[in-house]
Amino acid sequence: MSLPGLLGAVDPTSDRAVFRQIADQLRESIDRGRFKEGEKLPSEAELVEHYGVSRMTVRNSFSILQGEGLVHAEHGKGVFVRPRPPVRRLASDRFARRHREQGKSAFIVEADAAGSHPQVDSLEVKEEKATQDIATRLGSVRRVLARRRRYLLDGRPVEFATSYLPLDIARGTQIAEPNPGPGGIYARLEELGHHLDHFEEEIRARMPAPSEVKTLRLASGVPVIHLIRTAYDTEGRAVEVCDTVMAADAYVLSYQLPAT
Amino acid sequence: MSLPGLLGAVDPTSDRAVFRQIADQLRESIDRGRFKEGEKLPSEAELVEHYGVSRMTVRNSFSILQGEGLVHAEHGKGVFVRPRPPVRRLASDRFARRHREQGKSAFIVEADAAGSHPQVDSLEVKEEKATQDIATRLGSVRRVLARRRRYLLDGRPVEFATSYLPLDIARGTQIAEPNPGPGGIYARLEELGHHLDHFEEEIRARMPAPSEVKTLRLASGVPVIHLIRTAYDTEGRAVEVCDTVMAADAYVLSYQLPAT
DNA sequence: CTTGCCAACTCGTCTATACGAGTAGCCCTG
DNA sequence: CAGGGCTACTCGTATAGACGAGTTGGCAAG
Repeated sequence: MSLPGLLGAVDPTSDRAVFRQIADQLRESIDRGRFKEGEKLPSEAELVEHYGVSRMTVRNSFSILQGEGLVHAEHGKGVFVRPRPPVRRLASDRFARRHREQGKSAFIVEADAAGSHPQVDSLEVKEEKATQDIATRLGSVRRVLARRRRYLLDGRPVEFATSYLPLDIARGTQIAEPNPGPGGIYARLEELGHHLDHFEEEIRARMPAPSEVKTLRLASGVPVIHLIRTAYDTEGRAVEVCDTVMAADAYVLSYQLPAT
Repeated sequence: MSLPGLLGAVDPTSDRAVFRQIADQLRESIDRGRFKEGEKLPSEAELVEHYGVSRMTVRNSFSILQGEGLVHAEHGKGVFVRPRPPVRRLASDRFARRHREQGKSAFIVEADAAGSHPQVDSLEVKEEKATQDIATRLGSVRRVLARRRRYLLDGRPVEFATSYLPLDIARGTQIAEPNPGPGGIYARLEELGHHLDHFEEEIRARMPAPSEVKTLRLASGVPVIHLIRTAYDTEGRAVEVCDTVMAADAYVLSYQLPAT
């Protein structure tokens, strides 16, 4: 029962609260690799005994580490060091025309290449009223076609995206079908004469709302990356807005910029 | 003492834990604007009385909302709805040559334009051993010149950045001085014959480490954006790596991409 | 009127206890 | 040997109480 000499003692007279000291020691042990990814930390009861503190104090320490995204608790099993999931790299040229020739979507192609099992679900395509923000970005349209879908890698949801298109562009075209066909909606837009000129991407990071925790099955301590992409055609018109929420621990975004 | 009819009751027999139900009600009240930004929530004691639960239960609810970045507690004062701070937009062309002509740094110019009071502190310029990651990015250099600085807006730290440059480029030049002169180090690099060709930026989001919480004075529930920019010259050599950690609630990154 | 103290209110930390519920392994039963 | 159930262990939720420390405003003393 006595813990291997990994953890020291706490100083109750210290300025630093006891539960913070315990969290500090556990964090350091994790950082130094004394507890490895996926490994189980000592149980609450063990730490209670080791440090001579009450259970709430230990739980308080755990909740700090959870908030930092370092560990996660499993009911009935224990508290574990959170493994770093495989990361998906999004390159800034992922929508370049040359990637649009194939039949499969960028997500599927990339995932296959990385050896993961990709999946897309909760497809929903419907017409709806534009929110204020979407309306502004699309240039004052009232109603839009919304295409919603969720992406999964090896069964884990990693991204939830909604594309909004003006009805006068999308209605009655293949864009309004669940399957937009080879090359995705950007290929269809170009076929319809809306030649794409450039994209604008806005990136934010924040903690997820409860609904996002649910759809992305996020562990506590995992932020989301919120990306809003607007596609403009050669006439300067915004033809699509894509609102994407990604599990931050599953993504690295990568941009290549000219130094002009 | 009785609370204005904003909050309902909880169902102790429900599947959903009582402290979650309380958090839900408070969250909804905040979302609906019944508690406004900066406004004080009912005190722990008031909620204890209103819901007929123990204090730890109420504190548990608050800690959920804190983790979501919705509220923050001030010792001796109360729990407040966290105001959304003014946001700094970083455009992808912020390092274009045309922005480099003036004497002042991009940060100062932008902040002045936005009506904020900018500040730069904890300047440190020194030679040091490159970490494995930096060495790889710079093409296997051993030692580097590191330029560290922290940026503040209206007294609030928002960004902490470190630039790494190969010693054979930077040593003995103005780049190794605390003040790199008009146009910043990119201007100096070009004067030295290292004409910049393009930048590569990698973006991640995660919860901050304790040291980052300290230097950026982050409230709990605020993630950081971690941006690593590598600058390449026209010969394809990496001439600088800039590692930046930003308070996520203070930034929106914006990229303009060709549709090519 | 000003100063300084005190009281009341705030959240922060910690203890002790209790019960519930999920998990996993052992052992007994059939 | 297979199955089922018991038990011990895990974390989850909740109560009640205590003391500490930061903040604020009022009141009393100077």
